Amino acid sequence: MVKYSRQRECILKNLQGRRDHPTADMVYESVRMEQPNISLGTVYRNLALLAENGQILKISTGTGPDHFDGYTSPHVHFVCRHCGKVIDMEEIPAINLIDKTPAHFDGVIEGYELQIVGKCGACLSIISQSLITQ
Amino acid sequence: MVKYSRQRECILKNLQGRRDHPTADMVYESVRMEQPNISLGTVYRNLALLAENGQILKISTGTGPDHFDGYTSPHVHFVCRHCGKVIDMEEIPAINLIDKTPAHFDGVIEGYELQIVGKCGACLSIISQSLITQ
DNA sequence: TCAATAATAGTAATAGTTACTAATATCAAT
DNA sequence: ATTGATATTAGTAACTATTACTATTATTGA
Repeated sequence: MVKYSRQRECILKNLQGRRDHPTADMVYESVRMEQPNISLGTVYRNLALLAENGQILKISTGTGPDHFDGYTSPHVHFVCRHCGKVIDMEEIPAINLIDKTPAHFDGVIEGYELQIVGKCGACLSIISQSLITQ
Repeated sequence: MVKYSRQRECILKNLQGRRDHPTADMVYESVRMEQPNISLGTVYRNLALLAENGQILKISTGTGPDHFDGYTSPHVHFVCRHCGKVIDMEEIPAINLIDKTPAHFDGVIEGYELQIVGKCGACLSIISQSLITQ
């Protein structure tokens, strides 16, 4: 049985009120403005709970910490392989895989995750800088 | 300048000779049969290098450690959200996003990663077990 | 064969996340 | 409103996966 908590509501509102893709630590720093005594463990626990409920998205980039997204409508993310930054790519339509799922599969398919990967503008200029100074 | 190493070759051969998706630790245990003195750090370093070269694939699941794949032809992975296991889904065709990339984007797009997510058969039976005993 | 330097084994350190515990907050039933 | 059951919290410790460090060894081009 899930009980209300002021902290959880604050975390959800925070994510719903922004369109970037903060890490747990960034959410923690931001929520601390309103809830100065909140602990990082509480942030992690509630982010996991909210993501399980489908109220937020958890984005694992493979580069650094996980990111979170309060905007849950289907959309595609770009992930920078160099710094792990996440950027919305609304130009790319979300695809439909439901009718393509194999008939015989030992398990249940709950959805899919599509990430466009590459290097963001900031990292590109850092990399070109370091090539010059070599 | 990249120099040859016995250890790197052994790691690459190991991955190319199997069709599962081992973690760094699993590769380490396996490669140790042939190279008993190889260190885990060497395995991590070479897996990263081989993945950068495109000779193997690195699969970040968001559940537990990264997995690696020596089979680099385009194919889709199923990832169990519960245990992190990776399973090939060859029935699902790889999609083409090249012609859908936005014209104005600050960065470079190098590719995409598509994962089907859900729960594998083993985890389903574990979960149903724990519901019974509650 | 030699010199330059890349790679290694072994170990220490780090980052990100989860687990633990006593205290506090929520909430349904009185 | 009070109570009791239990979910949640803050604070901290512990853990897992990965990376960094360093002296030694291996590779490679001259």
